[in-house]
Amino acid sequence: MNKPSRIQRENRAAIANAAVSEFSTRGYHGATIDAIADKAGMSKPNLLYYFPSKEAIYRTVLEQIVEEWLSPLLSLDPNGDPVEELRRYISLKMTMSAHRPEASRLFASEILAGAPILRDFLETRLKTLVDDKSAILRSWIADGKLAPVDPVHLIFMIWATTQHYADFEAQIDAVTGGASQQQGFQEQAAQAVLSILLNGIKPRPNG
Amino acid sequence: MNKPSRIQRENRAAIANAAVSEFSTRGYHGATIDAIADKAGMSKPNLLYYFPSKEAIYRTVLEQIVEEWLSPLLSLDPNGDPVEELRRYISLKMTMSAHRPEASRLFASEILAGAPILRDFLETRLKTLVDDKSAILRSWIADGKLAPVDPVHLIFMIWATTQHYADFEAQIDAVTGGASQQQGFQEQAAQAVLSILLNGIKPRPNG
DNA sequence: CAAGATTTTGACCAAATGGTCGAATGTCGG
DNA sequence: CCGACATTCGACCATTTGGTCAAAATCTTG
Repeated sequence: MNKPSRIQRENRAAIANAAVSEFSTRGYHGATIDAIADKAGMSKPNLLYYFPSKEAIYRTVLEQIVEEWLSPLLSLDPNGDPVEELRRYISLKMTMSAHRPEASRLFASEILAGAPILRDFLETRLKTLVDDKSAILRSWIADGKLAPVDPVHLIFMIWATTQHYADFEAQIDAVTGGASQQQGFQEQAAQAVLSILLNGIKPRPNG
Repeated sequence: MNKPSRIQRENRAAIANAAVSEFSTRGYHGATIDAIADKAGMSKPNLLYYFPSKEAIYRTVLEQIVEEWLSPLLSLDPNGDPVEELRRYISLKMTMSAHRPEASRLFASEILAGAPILRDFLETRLKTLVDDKSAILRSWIADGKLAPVDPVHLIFMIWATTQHYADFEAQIDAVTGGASQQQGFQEQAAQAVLSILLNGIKPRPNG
């Protein structure tokens, strides 16, 4: 496994991209190795020269996505201004949703299926991270800088609302008549989400 | 097609239930007719005596779910108190999520895949409904009874947050250490969601 | 350029799966 | 209890698909 060659890097990347696209729209079982190989511009046996099995491809791309997913929450700064920190976090997640909708949908599809592959990751690394960040939110609430609300549910709500724009794109497109493709929609969505969530958690003067 | 017999009613219902369960956890392609038949307590040829094909089963259960999904939004009353109406709507959706998580996940899985079967429904009936209800929300905003926020995005946020508890149950379970199964979790979640969303849309005195 | 290593692929296999068919079994009104 | 109709199912088929293999093509490097 020393020093992957240029060809190896390129082909693995091409396969990973194709796999995200196929898995996210057809689901694990609906995606075929043939289709992934086609989209990656190579034959099936050639693809299987780079990955030992379909499941290995799936695991690999899921792991990449999950690392990407983790980073924004990691950077929530306990010393920053609470509302500003959350604004930044929510904005970042909205951007990611808009930028890599297929990755978001692939992750969603794994969770929908009961997280057979990611369960361990969710129970360990993600749980720890959520516990940590919840503590920060709790301290902000104790300081009266946020409205009193269960921090874990706040995090869930942020995930739900931001990822919704990627995961339910088909529905959003249908209902808005395709607006989500147009310039400005993304900003408008971010604006609305930020407005409601931030207003929802700003401490209310009258208790 | 006159008067389905008792056996027909029972078997069709058993098949529909089994199908929701299988399709929601394995996805369309991952679900097999054999597994659905097993779960419904009959042989595969017998199941195919009641439905002509796998896709027909899928369409049938999707249609049932979609009808169920529509009703809460339909009942949003333009003459009610805005915040109370939204509280009722959100509560109803939270209850549905908790009560029929598999149905929610099956719907989600269809949308994730790009809504190949439901696209037409989304573009017609659902779009019309959302347009109608958006108008109501807009009038409430014009009367200063809600904070100024794009009504369509508000509706999306309500869908996102409420359905998240069904669709991402696996993740929520993992992160909370299985709390979502425990008594009271559901109420706690509803409480948090209502608090943030309602505070987020109540008109702010200072503009 | 030669030789070894790497990459690519056509042909093939076994298992899974959607669906069919005809015969057997069960149901029910008269 | 009979006959007609509804229901059930074992055996079977064709296709799809994940994966293998040996040989061919290509690349790398001394």
